[in-house]
Amino acid sequence: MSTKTKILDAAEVLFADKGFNGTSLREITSQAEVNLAAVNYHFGSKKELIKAVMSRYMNELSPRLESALHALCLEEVHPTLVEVFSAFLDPLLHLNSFKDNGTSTFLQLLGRGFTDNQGFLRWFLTTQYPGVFTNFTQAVQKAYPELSKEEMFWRLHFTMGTIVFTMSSSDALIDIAQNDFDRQVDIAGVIKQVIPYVAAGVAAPIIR
Amino acid sequence: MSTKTKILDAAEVLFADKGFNGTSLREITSQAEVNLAAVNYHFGSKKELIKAVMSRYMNELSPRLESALHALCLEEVHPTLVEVFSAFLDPLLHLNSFKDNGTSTFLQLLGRGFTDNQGFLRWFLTTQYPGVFTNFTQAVQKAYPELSKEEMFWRLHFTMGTIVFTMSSSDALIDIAQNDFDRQVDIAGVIKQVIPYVAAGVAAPIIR
DNA sequence: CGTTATTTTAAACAAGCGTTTGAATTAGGG
DNA sequence: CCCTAATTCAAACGCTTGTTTAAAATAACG
Repeated sequence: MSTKTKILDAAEVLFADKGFNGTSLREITSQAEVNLAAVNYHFGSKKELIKAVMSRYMNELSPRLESALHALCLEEVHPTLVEVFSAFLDPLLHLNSFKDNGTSTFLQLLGRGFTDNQGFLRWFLTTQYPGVFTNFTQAVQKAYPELSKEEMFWRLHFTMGTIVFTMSSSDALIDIAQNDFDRQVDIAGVIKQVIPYVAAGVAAPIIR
Repeated sequence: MSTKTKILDAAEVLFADKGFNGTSLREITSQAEVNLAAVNYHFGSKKELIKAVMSRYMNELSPRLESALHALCLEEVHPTLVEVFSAFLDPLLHLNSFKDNGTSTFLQLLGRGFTDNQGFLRWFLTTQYPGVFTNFTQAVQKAYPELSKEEMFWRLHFTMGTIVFTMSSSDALIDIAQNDFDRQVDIAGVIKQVIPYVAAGVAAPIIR
């Protein structure tokens, strides 16, 4: 395995677990069993490494996500919100065949990215992968046309918060759930729990 | 004003803005115009300072919140979920008379606390202020008795994610909203937008 | 006032950080 | 094989971090 890949593999796990600020290059390189200087040699800087970690996932996810949302809009004039959010399920779970625990890791990284580093990753994602956002808002627009642009803006951010926050601490939450309720839970189960929640949230009656 | 208060006032703003890990003691003490060593002298360590910042807010909030939820359960046998979440509004907004931008600052701190520091603040809050959680889950239980404990567990965490994530980046979101929609928005407006969302989310039909 | 306790101060500490350097090693193409 | 380019490596760089020290200044009190 190439040095670059070894670094990316080690970095994504540590980033997901302890955040970008909370993970040092020395932790990453010793976990990856490569020299400390390798990060700056292959990626230039820690910030570029963070982008590379996210890009590897986004390049895998975004085409599948865009085509899933696109297909839904073609085959149904009025998709339900549950259908819209369910369109995320397969592309997200595909990350598990792309990498072990890929879905969970990616969603945790996403959560970190929106809170660490005063949100530079939010900028990176919205500018580098705008297609995901536009396809998504279009699908929601078709599912719930009465929603104004402003209300949709807020509800989509609420939804992102729900997903991202839950997933960034999903390991701890799954542990608690397994102990308290004596039930086997995995990341797919959490996603299936969250879909009706966010669908109902976005579909909430408008109070004016 | 006492040195302790000057430190707390400076720390909470910086913590809310840049996170706990992202704020150094030197930033805090120079903002507060006190000596660097004052933090360790008055609080013992940075971690204890973080706890003190949170406690100052929690001690102001939690009795009002608990009594508001308690009162709601007394006066109504079957409160609606909107009523339950609306019970948070007054106690939260009261923080604005406690301190300038108190509501926004506190909610941002809460958001930071659940993602920074591998969630030690989650432990601190749940162990030091358990009454808030039990009162809240009891109120939700009365509003939606069909919900199993496990489903409630997840939906409450989804809700916390929605609130906490939104508020931790509320400044950025409010800026975007003001530019894109040419509307005056403040923290109370965001809270009023989020209440129907989370109420509908928690009330979502159960899929089994 | 004088003495004791409390608080403030400047300076230094050890440790960790991201990054850079230049030499050593490995790989590739003529 | 040889020369060149690419990669790895140990070491150090300069800087920031939280914390500690011991002296100086201030406050409290009999």
